Amino acid sequence: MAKGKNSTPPGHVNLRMLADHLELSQTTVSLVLNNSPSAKSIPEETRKRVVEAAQRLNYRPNYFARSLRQSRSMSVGVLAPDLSEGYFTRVMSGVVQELTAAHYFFFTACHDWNRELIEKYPRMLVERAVDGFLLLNTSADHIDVPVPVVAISAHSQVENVTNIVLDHHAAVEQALRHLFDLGHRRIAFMRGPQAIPDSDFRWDAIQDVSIEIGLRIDPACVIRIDDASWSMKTGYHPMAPEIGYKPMQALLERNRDFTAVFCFNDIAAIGAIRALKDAGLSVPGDVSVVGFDDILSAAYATPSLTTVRQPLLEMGKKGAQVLLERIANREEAYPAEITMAPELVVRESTGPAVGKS
Amino acid sequence: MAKGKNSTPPGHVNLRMLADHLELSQTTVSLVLNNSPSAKSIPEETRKRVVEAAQRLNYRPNYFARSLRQSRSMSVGVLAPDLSEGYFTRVMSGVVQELTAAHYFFFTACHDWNRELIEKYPRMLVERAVDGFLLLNTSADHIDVPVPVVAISAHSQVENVTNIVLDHHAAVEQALRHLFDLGHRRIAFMRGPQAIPDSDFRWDAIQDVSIEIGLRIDPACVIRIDDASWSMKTGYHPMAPEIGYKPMQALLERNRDFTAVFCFNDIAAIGAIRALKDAGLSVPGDVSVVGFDDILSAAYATPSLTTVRQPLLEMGKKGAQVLLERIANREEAYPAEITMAPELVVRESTGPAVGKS
DNA sequence: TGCCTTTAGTAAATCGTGTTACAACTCGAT
DNA sequence: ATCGAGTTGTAACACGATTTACTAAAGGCA
Repeated sequence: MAKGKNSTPPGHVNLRMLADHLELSQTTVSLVLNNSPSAKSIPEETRKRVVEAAQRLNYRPNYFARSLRQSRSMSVGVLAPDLSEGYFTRVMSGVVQELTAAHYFFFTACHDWNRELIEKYPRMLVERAVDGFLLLNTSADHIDVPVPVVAISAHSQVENVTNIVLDHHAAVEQALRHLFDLGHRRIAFMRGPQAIPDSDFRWDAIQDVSIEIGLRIDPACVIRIDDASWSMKTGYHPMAPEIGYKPMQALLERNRDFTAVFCFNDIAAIGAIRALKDAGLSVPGDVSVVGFDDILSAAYATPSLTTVRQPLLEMGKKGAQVLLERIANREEAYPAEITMAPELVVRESTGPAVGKS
Repeated sequence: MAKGKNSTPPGHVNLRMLADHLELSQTTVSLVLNNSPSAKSIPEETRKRVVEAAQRLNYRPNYFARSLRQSRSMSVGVLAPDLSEGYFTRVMSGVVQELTAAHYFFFTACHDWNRELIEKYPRMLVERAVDGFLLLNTSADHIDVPVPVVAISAHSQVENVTNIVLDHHAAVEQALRHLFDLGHRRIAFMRGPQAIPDSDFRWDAIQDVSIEIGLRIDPACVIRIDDASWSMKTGYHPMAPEIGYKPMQALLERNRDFTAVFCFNDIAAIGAIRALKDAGLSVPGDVSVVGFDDILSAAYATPSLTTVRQPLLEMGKKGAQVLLERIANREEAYPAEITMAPELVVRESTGPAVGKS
């Protein structure tokens, strides 16, 4: 009970104190606690003593010292455009589950589509020695880091990047065939903002599928969500249904000759429905509306939303799994792309096409 | 151009290399780069040489070495129940703005109301030497850490904690007076789940204000959102309007003698509206509905939602500001509570009370 | 006994930075 | 010539864990 020179300060006990206390060297203690292979010669007896003392004195290895030595941090960086509600939250729920199980923490950084930030944040996080990156809805094209990268919902064919993508062809096919079967021939499209990697990719799928099922796309029925309305810089917010309200309003002013509209996501669809109602049209009586994502509110909107479900939670889980795997064995081959399956959820916002010739 | 023993490996240049290159000691370089007070004797000439070389060789001090030495990390921990969409996202938008401006990053941890995790995560993050904690919707009662703590929307009177709270009395007063003025006398209440700190606090305010304005609360008209339906453990999700749908359904089964309902938040209100409609009641024709928070979808719901706006973004900003301030001057006095002002937003979901006696 | 292997450990270097204590050198004043 | 006071720096240690290289003793075997 004599207080030595290094009597435990209430807060913290380090390796040296623990070793002194045990009357062993730091080396031995460290080897035992880390289950190092070179510790095989240490007898069970001693081993037990060490582990018990560490437990009893509540020894916690210093995170920085350890990371400095091993140059790995047990944390990853997550880079997303924003903390938008529909997408980010769902994907991250999956990510969190996997990372937590593996004792990993994560830093979040939001670039808000600012090119400068997209390049700066990864650099800053590399300085903090994150072991890998998870990109959400963000192209890896301009990101150059010395650690594994997994991009969810992006499509850059770049060295070092694994993409987790939805099977857009299947997704679009399900949605359009559903509308087609209901008799819809004049379908409007609300494309996603340019900044989002999925936007063009999905549009390509729409064009392909239209040809396959014999549907003509009228350019006068195609509108696009503005990049600006998606960004927080302008005071807007990607979660505000306003992103869908305004484009629909604009479309209605110049053209009402359509019986259905396929929206880029559920939020936009909710805004579009509101615009249709404000213009005196009923959903699905006059116009059917299909969304994308199947966010949690989709089932509770009025009318409830027919939509293509993205398995966002699973995409997050898968992304995190692949990243952790790649971190664990840095040298091994890794997949360049992993495809996930969509699923059409039919609810109240779609119905038979009205017969206006 | 001769490659010395320590020729720059493409990745990284450290202090020793930089010093060698400059033919100065590490000490000198370090002192200059950190603007240390003891460097006042170093001539401008040398100083400039050092700074320029650091710039040119792209010298980045090693984060771990620096943190090990100074034992601070330039990062904070954020502890929240979940990544729920309405609340978390809005508050964090504000938090991110402030932290980023101060060159701080943050770890996020989700406890999902699990008591064990609520105590474990802070410990783990303290090991990672976070400089402070931000609690969202989480009581600080069982959290004991050696760094500053700021709790947003919590009310624990604990040493070391600053609470950022809404003025609930004012919030409730605005909402109830609005209903009262519309002629409502029989008002139902949907209380928040027990786990959330604000729930009881707001309920107290409701009782106080009711007495003040002469409103009688009928216990038969009071329902409560279930803790379980709020938690992700059960497969539910705090963002699903289901949290409000079910309680309202339950209430309607036993009692329809009310003309308005005041819901714990907007999500629940949207679910409640759906339940009312499914039961054949119109909103606001038969029943008026008031929400809380003013999330982004509130304006686009059908009918759009009358609600009490919480300045969530500002609460996040304020919380982060206070935390950073407290981190910067650890010894100084700090406020125990900071109150923010709510604002009633009147939209379509409330109207005059129907005259059923 | 002499040689080799196994057992049970230890001393010291390393990671990269920050900081304290001190050394050499110049210059002017006494 | 010598004392003191700046000026311009440096050597060496601290932070705390990991890891390499090494030692000292015990046991096995010819």
